[in-house]
Amino acid sequence: MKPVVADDFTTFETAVRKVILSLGPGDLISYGEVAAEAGYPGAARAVGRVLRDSDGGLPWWRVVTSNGRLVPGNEAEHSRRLQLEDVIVDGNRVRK
DNA sequence: TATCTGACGATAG
DNA sequence: CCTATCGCCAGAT
Repeated sequence: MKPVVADDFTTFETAVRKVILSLGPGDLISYGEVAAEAGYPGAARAVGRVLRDSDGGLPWWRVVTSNGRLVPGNEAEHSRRLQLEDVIVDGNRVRK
C-alpha cells in the first residue's frame, strides 16, 4: 500500500514546518522570514499559529519576532532553549 | 459568507 | 523602553 501522504495537503502548515526544520543549531529566523521562505509573505501571524498549534519535533525556539523579541508567554523557556543553542540572549531579546 | 482571534510587522507617540 | 493602532494572513466558529 502506498504510504500515507496526509502531510502534504495543508500547503501552509507543511511549508512553514519545512522551513523551520531546515534551520540549523544556533540559526535564528523571524516569523515574517519563515512566512516568506515558505512562500507566504506577510503571513507572519499565521506562522505563529502553526508553531503554537504544532509542537513537537519543531524547533520553534529558533523563530523570533522581527524585532528580535522572544515569544511572549514563553520568554523564559525560549531564552533557555536559545542559550542551549549557543545563542546570545539579552533579557527578552536576542543579541545580534 | 461573515466575524473574531492571534507565539506578527511596522509606525507613531 | 513602553503602549497603542493599523494592516496583513490563515484558521476557527
